Amino acid sequence: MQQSNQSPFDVRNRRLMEAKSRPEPSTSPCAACNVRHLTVCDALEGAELQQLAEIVQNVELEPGQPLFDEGERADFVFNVTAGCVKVYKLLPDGRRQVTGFLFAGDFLGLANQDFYAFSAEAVSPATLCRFQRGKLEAAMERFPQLEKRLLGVASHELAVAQEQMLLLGRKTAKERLASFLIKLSESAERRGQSKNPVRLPMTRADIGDYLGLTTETVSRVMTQLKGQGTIALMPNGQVELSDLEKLEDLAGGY
Amino acid sequence: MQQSNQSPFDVRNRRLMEAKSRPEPSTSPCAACNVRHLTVCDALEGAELQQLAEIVQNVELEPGQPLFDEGERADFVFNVTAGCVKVYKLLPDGRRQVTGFLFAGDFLGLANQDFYAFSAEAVSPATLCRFQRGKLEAAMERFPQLEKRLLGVASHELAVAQEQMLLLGRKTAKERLASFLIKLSESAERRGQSKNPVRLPMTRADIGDYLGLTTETVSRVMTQLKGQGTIALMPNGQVELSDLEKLEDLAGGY
DNA sequence: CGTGAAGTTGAGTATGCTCAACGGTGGTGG
DNA sequence: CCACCACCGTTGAGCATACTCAACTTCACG
Repeated sequence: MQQSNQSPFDVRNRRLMEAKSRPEPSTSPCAACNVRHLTVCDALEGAELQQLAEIVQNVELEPGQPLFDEGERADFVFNVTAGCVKVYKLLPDGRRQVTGFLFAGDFLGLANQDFYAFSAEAVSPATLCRFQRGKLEAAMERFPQLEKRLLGVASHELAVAQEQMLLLGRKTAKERLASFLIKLSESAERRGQSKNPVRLPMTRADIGDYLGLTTETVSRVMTQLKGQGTIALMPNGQVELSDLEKLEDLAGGY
Repeated sequence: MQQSNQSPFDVRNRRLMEAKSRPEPSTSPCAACNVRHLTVCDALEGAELQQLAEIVQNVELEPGQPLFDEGERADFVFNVTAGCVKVYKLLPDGRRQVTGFLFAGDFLGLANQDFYAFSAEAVSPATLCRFQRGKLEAAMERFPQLEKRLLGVASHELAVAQEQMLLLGRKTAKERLASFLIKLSESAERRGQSKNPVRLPMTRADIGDYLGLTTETVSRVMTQLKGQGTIALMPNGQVELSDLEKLEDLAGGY
């Protein structure tokens, strides 16, 4: 049985209290939002954005601070506006599966049921927009294009999830790492950040829990990739993808 | 590297041509549909169902017959009305990950992009309702509750996918099998079929490709579970869950 | 029956895990 | 200001789980 990359005395014990939150000022901040083009909010414009701004609250998280836990009432949905958030599920004995890393523009909290099906926690300092579920649903009634956009987001997430299943079920450790680095690089590029070198804001343990590996294996494979000149490890968790073609070969077609 | 449970000369070579399809008679067959309560179509009623019936076509598949392949233009979406369909992704070297088994009532074909992100193929004789994507989207304009229902389906699928990631990334072979049998049993019950014994319409190879294991491992673990009296193998691919509590323990909390 | 696919079992092995030690780094408090 | 400590990352040795390859049995179907 593989352990989870989780220390017994976990950051979750450091939950500081409620996440800080404050109402937005009344001039439409959504209209001024500099990551809107990445988000579901981009479905709206002008006066609609004004209305959206009225139901949004801002949330700031420190690294390791939980946003919500699996099983809690799903009262809110979120949009990441900066930083990195991980979502994960736990087994009773502590084994962990990170099901995604979310960055600026990513939507978070879709839940069919009344309860979150997963936990969410900041990886790096992060800011999010928070919507009361009921209010967002009301907004979706008024603005059908918002609902349509959300369906698009959900469909996309589904395709991503299927690819991750392929990775977890059928790829080797090296293939998993290669796929991960490439995806992360592409994702950074979409957000207008450095594609190469790419920054890894999460720990080896987080990466392991995302890829279905242990920290040790992640570390070893990194060393291996470094040794063959495919990547180079740089300060601040940056990774240079020195031989992207090689890396794409290793990733096994994805 | 783990192989895929795929024989070189594959059933896909047996694609018979186009799947049989014929228009529905004009009396609303959707109103008479006996699995409607399981489907997205349940969002509609009366005259709306009549309109739906006008854009639906019936598809019948033999075991092993493909419905569509990854990368094809995603012109249709489907609803399974009977039988079992598997959806899967392939790596270039043939390794396969089955991302889901679909049964009566299950919706199929959500695709954000213009192309299917996965392949779909009948496991047992199956019938499906087929909708031209464009026509269904038009119907969603007219009937917003249909779109809402679809968003609900997508959210649910997402939660299921995350649980499967947990299984693939962090569970042992025995836990995977136990989880699988329980889920399948619950799914059968929802459709009003026998919950125990539960029928496995798919091969060991399919199960392996779904659980990220080889056929041999699936077989061995089955034997093991049988040996400890947790399950019993019966004719026709039926499995009796003799000790459900034990099985749930093994499944590791899910 | 005969045939081919599916399923089971066995022997040996490899990949990635476990347990352990150690080096680096950043933050904290004496 | 420096010492300490916790956390993170890396590396090593040994091991276990699940894989590979192979043979054989069972089953469904013609």
